[in-house]
This record gives sequence, C-alpha cells and structure tokens, in this order.
Amino acid sequence: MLKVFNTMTRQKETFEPITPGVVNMYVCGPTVYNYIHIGNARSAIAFDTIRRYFEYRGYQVTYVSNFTDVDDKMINEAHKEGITVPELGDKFIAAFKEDTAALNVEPATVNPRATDHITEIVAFVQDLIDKGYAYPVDGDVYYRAHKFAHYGELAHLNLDDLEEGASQHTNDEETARKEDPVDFALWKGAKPGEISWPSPWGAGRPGWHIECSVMSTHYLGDTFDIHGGGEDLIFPHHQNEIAQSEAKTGKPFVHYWLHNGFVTVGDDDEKMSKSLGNFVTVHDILKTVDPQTLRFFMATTQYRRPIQYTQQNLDTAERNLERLQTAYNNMGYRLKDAEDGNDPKVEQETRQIIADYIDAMDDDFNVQNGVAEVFELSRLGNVYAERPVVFAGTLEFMRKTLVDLLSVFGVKLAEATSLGDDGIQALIDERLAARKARNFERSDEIREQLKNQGIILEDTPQGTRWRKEN
RNA sequence: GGUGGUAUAGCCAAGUGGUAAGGCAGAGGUCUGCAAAACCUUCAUCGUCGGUUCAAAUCCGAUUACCACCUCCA
Repeated sequence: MLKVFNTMTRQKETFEPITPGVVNMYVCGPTVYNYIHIGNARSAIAFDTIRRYFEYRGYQVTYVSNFTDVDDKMINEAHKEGITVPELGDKFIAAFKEDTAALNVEPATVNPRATDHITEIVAFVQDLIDKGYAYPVDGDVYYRAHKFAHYGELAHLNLDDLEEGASQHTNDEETARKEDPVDFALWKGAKPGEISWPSPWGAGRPGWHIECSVMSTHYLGDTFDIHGGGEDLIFPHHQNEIAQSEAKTGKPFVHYWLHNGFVTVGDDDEKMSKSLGNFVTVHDILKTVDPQTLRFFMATTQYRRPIQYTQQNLDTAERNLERLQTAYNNMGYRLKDAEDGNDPKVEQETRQIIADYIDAMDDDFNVQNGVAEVFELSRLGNVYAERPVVFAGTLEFMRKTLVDLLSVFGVKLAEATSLGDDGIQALIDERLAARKARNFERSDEIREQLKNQGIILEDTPQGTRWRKEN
C-alpha cells in the first residue's frame, strides 16, 4: 500500500488514484531566465524519481511540468541580453532539456509554456471575473482572496496574519489598486515596451499563479492526483492555484500535494536560490561532476529532506555508486563460467530484498531504506559471485534486479568492458606466464604499465580480469 | 511576531514504546606472491532538562540551536 505525505493534511495518506492504475501529476517547473540551479535539479530529480517509482509499481503516469516563460524576471533578463522574451525562453528551455537529460530525468509527457496558453488564461480569468472572484482595475485583474473560503489552508496560514504581513508590503502602486492587500494579480497590464497580449482588460500578460491553474487543468482535468513543487511554492503559489482553480471549477483541484525540500549550500546550511545569488547552476556543475553521481546523490535523499550540497557528500555518493557498479560487474564476470540453471535459495533471498525495497519505497518514497536494500542485494550478489559454482539464471536475475531497483533512482549501470581488447589481453597473458615462472618483478611491471593507462588488473580464481579505473 | 520543519557515531542517514538499518571514513581479519575487488568482525544510548511507563531515540512538558515559509524563488 503506497503512502504519500500530503502537505494539505500534513499526514501520510494511502495513495488512491482517481483512475485505477493511472497517475496524473503536475510539477511546477522553472522560470526560464537562466540555467537551472541545483535546487531546480533537485525538484526535477525528486519528482522524476517519484514518477519512476509509480511506473515501477505498474502505474501509467501522465507527467506535466510547465515552463514559466513570461514574468518580470524574464522581461528584465531579456532586456539585459538584448533579445526578446520568447528568444530568452527558447534558449533556457533548450538548456533545461539538456541539463535534465544529462541527469537522466525522463522527459515530461507535456512541457507546456505559459505563453502558448494565453487564450486559455484570458478565458480562465474572465470566468473568475464573471463568478465574482476577480476584478479588473486599470488594466490589471486581481483575485479576491477573502472570497475564497479556505484561503491559507495549504500553508496553515490564516487571513488575518496574512493581512498583517501583506500590509507591510504596501510600497508599490500595485497594492494601491487592490481592494485588499492579500489579493493577488491574475493579469498584469503591460508597461510601455513590455511584451504583451491583447485581452478584454487591455494589453498585458498573465500573473504568475494563473498559468499553472490553467495548464494543469487543461492537460489533466479539473481534478487530478498529484501536484508537486518545491516547498517554497506552498505559499503563495500553490495556495493561489487552489483558490483560482476551485473557484472556477467548483471541484477539488488536487488530491495530494507533494513538496520537495531545499538544497543548501555552504557551512551555514543556507537555502540556495536564484534570488539569494548563492546558486550553483547544473550547467557549471556538470563540467566537473559526473551527472550520474549527482543524480544518485539527489535521488537517494528522500524528497522532503533537505540536501546539503557539499563536496564530501558528493564524494560519498560517488563511492556508493561505484560499489553498486562493482557488484554488478562482479556478477557479470561470472557469466562466462556459470552453469545453466538456478539457485532457488539465493533467488528467494533476492525476492525478499525486492519485497523489502517495495515496502520501504511505498512509505512516502523512503529512498534511504530503499537504497539500503539495494546495498543488501549487492552484498548478496558479491558473495554469490565468489562461489566456486554459480548458475547463470541466478546471476542474471540478480543483475536484472539491481538494474531495475537502481533505475527507479535514475541510475544506469554500465556493462563492464569485454575482455577482448587485443593489446591488453596480450599483456595479461604475458603477465600470467611471468607469474607462473614466479617472475613477479615482470608481472608487477605489467600491472603498473596498465595502471598508467587507467587499467586495473584483478586476479581471481577464475583468472585475471581487468577494468577501467574510475 | 505567526506557521511549519529539523536535531541520532568523524560524515551522510534509517528507526515513532521493548535494549540503535544502511553507506562513507577508521580499526582488525580472510583471500592474494604482492595487489585490486569482495567478504567477515569492530566502531553511537539518540541536542538539553524533567515527566509518563515494567520499558522511550520513539509519548508528554519545558528548553536550546539551526532551517524554511509568512514577499519573487525548486
């Protein structure tokens, strides 16, 4: 029984999809005015891992994740770079796809762009005006937060406190136009020179929250299973999405709200974000860090926990991954001399590991416990691979299990390079002859020579094998 | 100020009433001509104080520290 932690109720709840066997999820994507930072990557990886687990469990997943490609930051950055807002969007959407592909994030079923849905957004806003939830003022349109009965519920904030907070931010002329400080913009009138689209309220552009209400319901229906995003989006973004969507449809918007924790950088564990200026882009990191290591590191931290992005943690992840890759290789080496058949006892132990893995992951994607089972499998596999007699069926079963369990984390194991390379094999043979003649000086010389080429030799009861140094 | 969250070994991190999973690092050992890889053994009483209980990391109260949200932000 799969349980997820629902931000709305602050509890783990049994996951019951609206349509059996199907999961419809929407995850808030980045504003595409820069390369994504590791915080964006964390979110993408966290929800990709969740998606992959649903798929592993046999669900058919529709995964929608948007690009916010018009807002103040987009306009400012485009101006700075001397290009248009759509050009800026194109540039960083392409970069997003490149970076997330490197991190083995499955492409979303749909990646809608806000600017491709202006017609629907205008209609949505008009509907809210017609229903009395919104009002136009001087080219802007605002949402009446007080009109929505449960405003603040998602973040457990009450309107009075919000009122107090909002009233401290009354410095701009926008606030002066609102009926109430907590009201928020659905549509913003364009200033001269800004990108804009025609609307019943004049030329302008959508507010930030409306695009997600429009696009999520457009692609997934009025009510869908899961809505995700970073925990900083709980308020106001997701709260406002609820207010907009439920006011329009009169139906529950989302069944389960999932939010990922932050990435912190440096010794003070400070949140990393674009606005704080302490961000590290994936684009830069991948110049020095193996994408698979970064992926494994992030995917094996439970999505709600904070991640401390430090070199030491990255190094540990790299070692962990090597350990799993080695176990896979160790089993693979034995396929050559394995006998046909199976070892029922070992396979039963493997099935038990799978069952324990599922138990762990079913508990709100407890990847820490899940990966512990993967380590258990690698230990079992290493032990088995050292037996004098092994069965091919069992080796294959354990190897496939290892691949399957790790693929949920978005990790791909590599096949060990075959033993065939001519030059290397000749040297291995020469070394074998030297060892037989107890000429260890020569044999060590050969090993040293190969080591300088990045080749590690390993002597085993089944013969000498080699691998590339990591 | 309001609302959440977190505090477990050198590091990362499971564990929500019965005497602390897993990984990294460290120590010892097996295997090896030496290695490598692997395997085995070993390494904590759970921020602080108090309470409940036969029994608490796990429940209750207090307290301290850190983080986040309340304003654009994954």
